[in-house]
Amino acid sequence: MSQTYSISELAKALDVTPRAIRFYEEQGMLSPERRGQERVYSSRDLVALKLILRGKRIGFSLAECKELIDMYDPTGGNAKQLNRFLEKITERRGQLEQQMLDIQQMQLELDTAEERCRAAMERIP
Amino acid sequence: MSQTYSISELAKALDVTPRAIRFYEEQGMLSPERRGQERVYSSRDLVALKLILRGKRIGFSLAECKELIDMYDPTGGNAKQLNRFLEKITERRGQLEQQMLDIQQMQLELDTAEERCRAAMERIP
DNA sequence: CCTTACCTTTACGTTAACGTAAATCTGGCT
DNA sequence: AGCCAGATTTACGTTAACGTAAAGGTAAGG
Repeated sequence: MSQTYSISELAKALDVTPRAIRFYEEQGMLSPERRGQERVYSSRDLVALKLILRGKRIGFSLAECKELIDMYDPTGGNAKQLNRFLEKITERRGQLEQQMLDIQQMQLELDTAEERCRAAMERIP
Repeated sequence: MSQTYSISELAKALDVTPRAIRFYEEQGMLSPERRGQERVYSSRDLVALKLILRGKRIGFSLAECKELIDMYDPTGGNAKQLNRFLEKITERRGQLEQQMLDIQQMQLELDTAEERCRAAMERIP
């Protein structure tokens, strides 16, 4: 049988609060098992949570993260929904491309910022 | 003399609302001239605003964007502040690197999502 | 002079994404 | 049995980033 986690284990492992994890579940992004009252998380949940955090790091809203999670298992979607998925995928690809460009531009700006900073230090010493 | 813009011109050009632009000023990220009562934006403001929007697209908070803007002209900082700037620059570089990795990972996930989606469509036809 | 089209300030409202606190319930240890 | 650590639900609080609405100033056109 595969790995399972308590909420605090999962929280510690990925450095989030239990509250946040419960909140993500409330938003329909996680659906852990229950052993009595307690939540039991599988490696599938772990993956989903990682995806959420990764999304957040690049500025995705939770709603956007949820979209991605929902697309993770498209079995049980009709043709129309599947096409909708493909559209969304294409759209997201475009956004990611733009973000790449933005990051590269930011890196260039950091370069010039650093240069100016060092130049300013020359004039003080 | 160089280009200037009214608030609505600037807003239209960069596709933001005047309200947002005023808000950014309130937060100390823009400081347009005034012609009487009216705000007059220079190309410098245009650049700053572009930086803000670029930052937002990759998930920066306005406070983070402000940091970048403040570092844009380090003349008039003492040695301590300048060192602080250099630290922040290094830190941001790290974040940008991480974001790059996150984006690449997302792209891979979109790839598999698309595949599964197409596979699911095969089974429906 | 009146309207129209912008501009302004001020102030309150809204949404997302949790934080925080209180009350309760459990399993295991001593 | 009693206690503690960690789990749960419920509910209210908080912050960021604006949106929205009201009330008013101003310059150009008819």
